[in-house]
Amino acid sequence: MSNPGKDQVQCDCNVIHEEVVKRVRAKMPEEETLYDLAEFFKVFGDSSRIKIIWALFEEEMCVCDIAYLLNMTQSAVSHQLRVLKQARLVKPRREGKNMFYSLDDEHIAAIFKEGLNHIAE
Amino acid sequence: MSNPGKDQVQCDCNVIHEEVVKRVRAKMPEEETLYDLAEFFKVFGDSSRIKIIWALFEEEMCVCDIAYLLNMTQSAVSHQLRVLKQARLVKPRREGKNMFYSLDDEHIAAIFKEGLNHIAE
DNA sequence: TGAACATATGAACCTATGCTCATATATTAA
DNA sequence: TTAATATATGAGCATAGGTTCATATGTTCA
Repeated sequence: MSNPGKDQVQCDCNVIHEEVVKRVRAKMPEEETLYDLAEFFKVFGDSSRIKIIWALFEEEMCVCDIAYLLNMTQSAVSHQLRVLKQARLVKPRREGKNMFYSLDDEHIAAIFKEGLNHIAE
Repeated sequence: MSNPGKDQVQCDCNVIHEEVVKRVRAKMPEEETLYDLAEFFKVFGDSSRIKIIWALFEEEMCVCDIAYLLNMTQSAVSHQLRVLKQARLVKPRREGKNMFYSLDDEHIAAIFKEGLNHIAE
């Protein structure tokens, strides 16, 4: 019978509860899923992006409006919108020289609500 | 009548839709709330912490078990547990020489579920 | 076309952060 | 008390990430 953790080399302490580890290991999702989940939440982990998302909760806005509202440079807003766009959280719509951004995800409201519940405690 | 945005100095472009900005500004939460929300999500924005939280979904574990399960050093796990503890997401329980950690928040499951819904799309 | 304006983007800078390493603290057992 | 073990923590390092700056792209209008 092989040691189920024989490929673990970094752990520098003794295993106390082998059975617990085995049970939990069996329930862990794939590495990639956990990585993607972290990447997704990382997008919400910056107050500039949180502000942009919150603003777009109310209504569609162009880049310039967002920059003015949040007291940010046009460039900073544009860079952050790119991050949000790549995470498929906002979508752009061109109207002449303006790009209007709006939310592109129905999960955000629920996630924010749970987050607010936590920090309100 | 004063310009409602006269204190905005960083914006380097012209305001296109003054009314939109005014409406959205009226609906924005306090600066501190948005900052706290970002800080909260930042905790989820790292795959090591995501893994620890997911493991604790299954059952309470001691530091050594977690390190072994996730192939991390005891020190790295301990540092991350401190972050999670400060965010009031996990709570410790001492039993002899071991510290057992368990989840301390009922919102996490709901937040993870929404996050998984998003990345599954 | 060319000028004016809105937005996008690459490079550089600076700060934040996750890890390692060494060591401190805490508990148990001899 | 001393040794052994489990966990916590401060310092330092390396990388990631957010902003600025300069400039490119794209659109409208004369």
